[in-house]
Parts: sequence; C-alpha cells; structure tokens
Amino acid sequence: MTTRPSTYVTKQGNAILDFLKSQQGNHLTAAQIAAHFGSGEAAVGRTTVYRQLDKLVDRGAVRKYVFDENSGACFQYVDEDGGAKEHFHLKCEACGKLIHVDNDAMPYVEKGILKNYAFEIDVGKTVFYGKCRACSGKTQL
Amino acid sequence: MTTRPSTYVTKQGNAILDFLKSQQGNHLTAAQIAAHFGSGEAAVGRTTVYRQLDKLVDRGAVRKYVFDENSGACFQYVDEDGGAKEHFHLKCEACGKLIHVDNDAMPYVEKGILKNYAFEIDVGKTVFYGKCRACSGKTQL
DNA sequence: TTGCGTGCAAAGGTTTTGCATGGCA
DNA sequence: TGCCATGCAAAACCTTTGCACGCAA
Repeated sequence: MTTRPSTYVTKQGNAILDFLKSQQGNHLTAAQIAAHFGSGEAAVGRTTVYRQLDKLVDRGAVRKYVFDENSGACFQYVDEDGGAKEHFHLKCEACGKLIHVDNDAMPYVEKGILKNYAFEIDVGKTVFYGKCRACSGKTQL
Repeated sequence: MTTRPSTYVTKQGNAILDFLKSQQGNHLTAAQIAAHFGSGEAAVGRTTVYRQLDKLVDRGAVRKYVFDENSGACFQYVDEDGGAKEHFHLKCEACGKLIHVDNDAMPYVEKGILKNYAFEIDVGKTVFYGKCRACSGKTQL
C-alpha cells in the first residue's frame, strides 16, 4: 500500500480540501482547482494542488476519475461515512456532458454482473458512453 | 458519427492492423506499436500510428482503453465487425483480461438507463472496470 | 491527376521532478 | 530544531497539428 503519513497540516492543504467539499456534487480537474486559487494572495501552486490531491486520494477522502486521456483527471470529494456513494457515469460522446447515475437506481447492474460473471465492478471507474437526451434527437454531426 | 471514409489502403495501415491482430489477446499502447515498427526499414512514424489507430477505432476494428491517464491509451483488436453483435465488455484491472458479455444476458442495463435517463448507450464502447473471479480472490496488488 | 496518407518537426496539454525557501510540530 | 510542504521553473510524458512529399486510386 502507499501508506502516506500526511503528517503536517497546512493551510493550502485545508484550502484544497475545503474547496472540494464545497463542490461536493461535482468533480473538478486539477486545472480547475488550481485556477480557483490562482486569484489574489491565497494562491496555491499547481505542484501543491497535485501533491495534495495525491495525498487525499491515498487517504480515501477524494476520488479520482479519468474520463478522457487527454483532458486531465477529475477529482471529487467523498464523504468518509459513505455519504457520497460511488456512482456510475454516463458520458455523452456528442456534447461531452457527464451525467451522474445514482447507484441505487440500478442495483441490478452491479449485482447482475457479479452474479452472472463473478465480476466485481469498480463502479467509480466505469463510464457508460453514448448519447444524452439532447443529443440523441439531433442529427448526426 | 465521425464517418471516416478510410478510402485508401496503405502498407502502413495494413501493417498496424496485422500487428494488432497478431496480438489479439493483448492490448498495446501507441508507443508499443510504434516501437514494434521502429526497427529497420519498415518503420512507421508515431503520427501514422496514431492516425491509423484513430481510423481503426472509428471503424470498430480496434477498441481503445484508457486505464490510467498518464500511461497512454491502450488499443486492442476486436474480432467481430463492430456494430453487428455488440456486447458489453468487462475489463479486469488486475490481470487485464477482457470478458465479453452477451448483451442478452443484461437487457436491463441498456434499457434501464434509456428509460431512467433517456441515455442511449453505445454498448460496444462501454467497458466495465473491475476484477474478474480469479483476481478478486487474490490479495490486493 | 487527384487528394489522401505519410512523416518529420514543433506545438499542445497535463503531470512530475529539482531545488531552494518557508512553515508546522 | 528537524523535517515536511511549498512553489517556481523546467522536464517528462502522450498526443495533436502544420506542412511538404509520396503514393493509392
């Protein structure tokens, strides 16, 4: 395991975690987080953002998603008590929109695959590709 | 859709597809493919590798996976002509095995999402990540 | 002949690393 | 005080783009 001590508590570290918490519904890229602190005197360097994110992911406080290999990874705060459950994602290939799917809405997906294929799904990492409502009506681009 | 004519047939294009076919069980990164042709006179430039891969993915002859955002995407030849009999794939993150899922086995997945989210899933492109039976028993890596 | 495919070089983007400084314990 | 964290700059990395040339049809 990675077992990172994370001994010190710094104001930058807290600032990043607080920001992630305040955006609990969404996921943010490292660039977005860095940009949020880029303004004014409370700036946080990119390097620090990445390093703190790394620690938070190791600690389990933040989840990391990779939707597209050249758009940057996304990070999202997860409530330690399981408040922010893992959920599937629907990614529209046409408009790029990312839709969150409450896992409770489709328990049969996870369980059905586990039962029929003995396959443990990594829900947070799985992304369904397709077309969202708005785009499926439009003409092909 | 992207509708790429793919009019011309070139020796580089064939070479790349043949190599992918010969590695049918595995998935390869663009760098690995480029490296394979890097030796000698039958060399194929990186650019061409990427562009051919792009066409093959569009055509459905090759599938593209993104496991980790800074390790490069992986490509794998798919036996079936993409589109005809689409099915989901289960990708084991531990051993890399790719499991084909008969779509008939899980009609509720596609239909449930369509019904609840008005989202048309691109079945052939969607990959479930997780751990297969053999690997879920083993210790964490 | 037409125009797509090729390949080199250079650009684009995200993420990591080196190193000196600053801050937590 | 010791040691980790910070942040700038520069590097590393994968991938895409510009442009001239070559080759398939």
